[in-house]
Amino acid sequence: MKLSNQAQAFVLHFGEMGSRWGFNRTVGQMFALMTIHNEPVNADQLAEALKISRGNVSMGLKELQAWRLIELHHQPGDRKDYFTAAGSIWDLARTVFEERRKRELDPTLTLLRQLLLTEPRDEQESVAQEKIQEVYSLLEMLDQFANTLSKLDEKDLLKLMKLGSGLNKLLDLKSKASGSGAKKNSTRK
Amino acid sequence: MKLSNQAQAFVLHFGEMGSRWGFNRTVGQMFALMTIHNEPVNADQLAEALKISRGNVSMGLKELQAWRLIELHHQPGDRKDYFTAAGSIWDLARTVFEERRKRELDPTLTLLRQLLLTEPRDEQESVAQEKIQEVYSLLEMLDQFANTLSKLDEKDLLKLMKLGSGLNKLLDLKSKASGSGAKKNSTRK
DNA sequence: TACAATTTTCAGAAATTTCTGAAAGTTAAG
DNA sequence: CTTAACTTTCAGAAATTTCTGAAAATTGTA
Repeated sequence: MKLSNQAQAFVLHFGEMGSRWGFNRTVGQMFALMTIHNEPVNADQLAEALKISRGNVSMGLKELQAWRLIELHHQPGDRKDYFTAAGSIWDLARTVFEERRKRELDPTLTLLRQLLLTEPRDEQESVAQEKIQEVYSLLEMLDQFANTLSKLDEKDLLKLMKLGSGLNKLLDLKSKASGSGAKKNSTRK
Repeated sequence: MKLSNQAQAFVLHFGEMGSRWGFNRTVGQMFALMTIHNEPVNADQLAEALKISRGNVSMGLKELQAWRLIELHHQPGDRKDYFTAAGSIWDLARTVFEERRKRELDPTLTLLRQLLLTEPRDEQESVAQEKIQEVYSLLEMLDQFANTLSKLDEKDLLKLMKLGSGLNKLLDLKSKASGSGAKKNSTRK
């Protein structure tokens, strides 16, 4: 499989950015390739196009499956495994978002929850405990918010993201017409 | 400077998570330490508490300053540089959010914009071009949205994040009462 | 069952990132 | 200007991550 200059640039860039997005260079490249390529590709094609070893491809595919970013297909009369990006660009973005939330937030929330169980022994620890509580509250809220966003359908998500400065107005509106049973802000120190 | 067990656990965890958040282990630890510690700390204290070399501390401090996450202070009668986390937990979270947007989104937007300038030469390239356009539109919108969120003050941000399923209702409300001059969705393919 | 096609595994090699510590640089004070 | 206190730099060492390729495992077919 030969890549056009454009595809090449796209793939290489996603390789470079890969590490910032949570996977390594070759995994980023594989994912980028499958994203712009419509046809299902097999492991040999990936190895050839990206000039990496067959073993590396195998590991990369495993990782992308763990991220739920690619799907396995079979071509009739061919025993090879073929893969495509799992869904539309929107689907993929959503999946990356959810997986990153899981990997970047959940472990920290778990640890902080645990740290908050022990009583501070002295002044020093008490100050630290307070800070930990603040970090926890913020991350917990962020996590919930991310969860809320994940559940919005494409239409609503689009609407929300396009609001721009309209978001301010809408939030104002909300506080004025606040009869709709939403709880007031309670957990502020 | 001696760390309590709790502080120790917090610091070590942020070291581990560091790489997922965009900095390396020791930078993560240094940041965590300054976040739970109220008093300004100097480089020697950091090196001692984290058991890392003085040179490493110097590099880490430089990086944290590049992220705008720490602030330099001076103690009267002491020539050493002292540092504290730059602002409240909220301020810090906001800064991390903004810096990550800059590092994770901007370079990609720049590249994609450039790729979209060249005309596709054949069918294959045309398909790829379309995908690139889709990725671009989505990331561009995400970037704008992140920008909008960054500009909200703490009160509004809190309000928004606490909405939960109320967000749906608010968005519905919006489409019904849509006389307020918001533009309709236009840039969809 | 046997076999060929294909995928996975994993030990060690290669590449990359991080860290150290000594030397060089900077700065304030006398 | 000189010195001492402090910070930064950076070459090489250490640690970590990624990659290769040959061997092992799996799978479909006959």
